Amino acid sequence: MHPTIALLQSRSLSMVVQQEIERGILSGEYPPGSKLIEAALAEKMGVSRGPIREAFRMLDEAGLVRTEKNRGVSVRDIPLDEALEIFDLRAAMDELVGRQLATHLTADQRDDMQAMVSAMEQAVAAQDAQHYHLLNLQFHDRLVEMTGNRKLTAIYRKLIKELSLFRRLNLADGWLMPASASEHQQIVQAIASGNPQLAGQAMFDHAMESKARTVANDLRRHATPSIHPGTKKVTR
Amino acid sequence: MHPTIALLQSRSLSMVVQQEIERGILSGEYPPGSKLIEAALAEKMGVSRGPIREAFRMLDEAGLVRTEKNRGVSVRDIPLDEALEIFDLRAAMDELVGRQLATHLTADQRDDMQAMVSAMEQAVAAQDAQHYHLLNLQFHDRLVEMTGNRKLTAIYRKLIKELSLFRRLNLADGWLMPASASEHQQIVQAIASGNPQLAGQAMFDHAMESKARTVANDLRRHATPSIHPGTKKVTR
DNA sequence: TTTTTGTAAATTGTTGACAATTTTTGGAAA
DNA sequence: TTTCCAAAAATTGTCAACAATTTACAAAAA
Repeated sequence: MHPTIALLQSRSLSMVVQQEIERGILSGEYPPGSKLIEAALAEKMGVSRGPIREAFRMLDEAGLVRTEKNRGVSVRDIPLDEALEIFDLRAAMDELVGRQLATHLTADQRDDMQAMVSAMEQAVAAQDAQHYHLLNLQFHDRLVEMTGNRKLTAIYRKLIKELSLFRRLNLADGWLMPASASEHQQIVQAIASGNPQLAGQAMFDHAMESKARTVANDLRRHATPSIHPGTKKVTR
Repeated sequence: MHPTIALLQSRSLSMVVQQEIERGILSGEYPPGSKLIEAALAEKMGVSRGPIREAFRMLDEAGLVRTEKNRGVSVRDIPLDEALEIFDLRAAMDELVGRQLATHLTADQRDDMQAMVSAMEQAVAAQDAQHYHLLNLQFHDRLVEMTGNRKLTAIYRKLIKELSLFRRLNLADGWLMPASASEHQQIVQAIASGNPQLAGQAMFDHAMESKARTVANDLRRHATPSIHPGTKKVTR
């Protein structure tokens, strides 16, 4: 039996199961397209199928899995065109974030932002793309959170999770680190300047640059589909 | 094949139940704050509690109900501050809609928009606030749909549903009809002009005007909580 | 009266069983 | 060999029973 389940009875089983499956999806343990089998998950987690099915309904509504009647549930694979749609939407939300922060930023928040940008510049200097990726996610998440708009924050996080299912995103985007980093510095300055229009524009442009980089990445990958050095098989 | 049969072969019970409960919530049959009891709904719909619970998880994730462990599910009551957050978010999304339509609008779409605005002006002339409200919802929904961005459309619709649970919204906003209608005409012209900046601004401003009207409405209502002339009791 | 406490009723949480459907398997026929 | 088809296995859909928890209510204590 999974340890967290026996231990935490404060949350209902379906919620614990939902978090656990979501963790597995986002970590890549259940890659996009893979099928999730109720009985297998139920046994693995030491619960009956009821809570598993309830968790499936939550994950479906959140856009992380896809349900076909009588054919089960599988991890969603985000197609390129949908990823691009999400990028456009995220850009509009980021623009709102920039505008609001420019008008309401506190000194503490300003220092937080600057510290995160510095950490990212260190990661660039160290050529640590993996760490940079994490810091980048954290940077944007914190900025959204700083607006205090909980609905905006919740939807933004949902979009980020869905985007992470766009598999072609994660790989080999090392050389765009410096460009992204300098854009972050620009963002902080624009926000700190207190000019909503400028800050919004900086956030919007950064998001659209990210979109453009993703398209370029995808086109290049599609051109040479044979090379996948670090891919590990999930057969078990 | 009978349509109902075909439906039950494509949609499982939990999805049918989810739609039915959602309809009940949005129609006001289950008002905000009211408790939803599994056994009662199960008997009413002639199914067991399993599908009901699965539908609850979907509705919870969609933000229409709230679940408390061991205490059941109740229709969510959106507080004013959250409604304002949603308005801000919707304004950013509407701005994106305006920009995209300004650059990609077809002649057919332009005619559709103009026809909807004309219908709304007729409703204003006829003092039919109820019909105007429906046309207004349809107008904005169609505009979002016209962008072709499915993710944007899906999230926009979710926000609209949540906003409809902000009960103080629906009542007695008759006198803002003319202002709202003229703004719609402005929006169509801005989009048809092909200027993304202008169209985005028109959409954004309209959304923020709507937010401001809602705040004013709420303050006035809160100041005189006793007067509710046209309100029909939901007690049954 | 007000508060507290204990018991019954109502409600939710979880499970296992059974039915319905899909997928796989192992030949039989071309 | 390849294709087709029926039986078996696997998987999902639904239900009813039971356990755990909360709520309602009435009697006892302050």
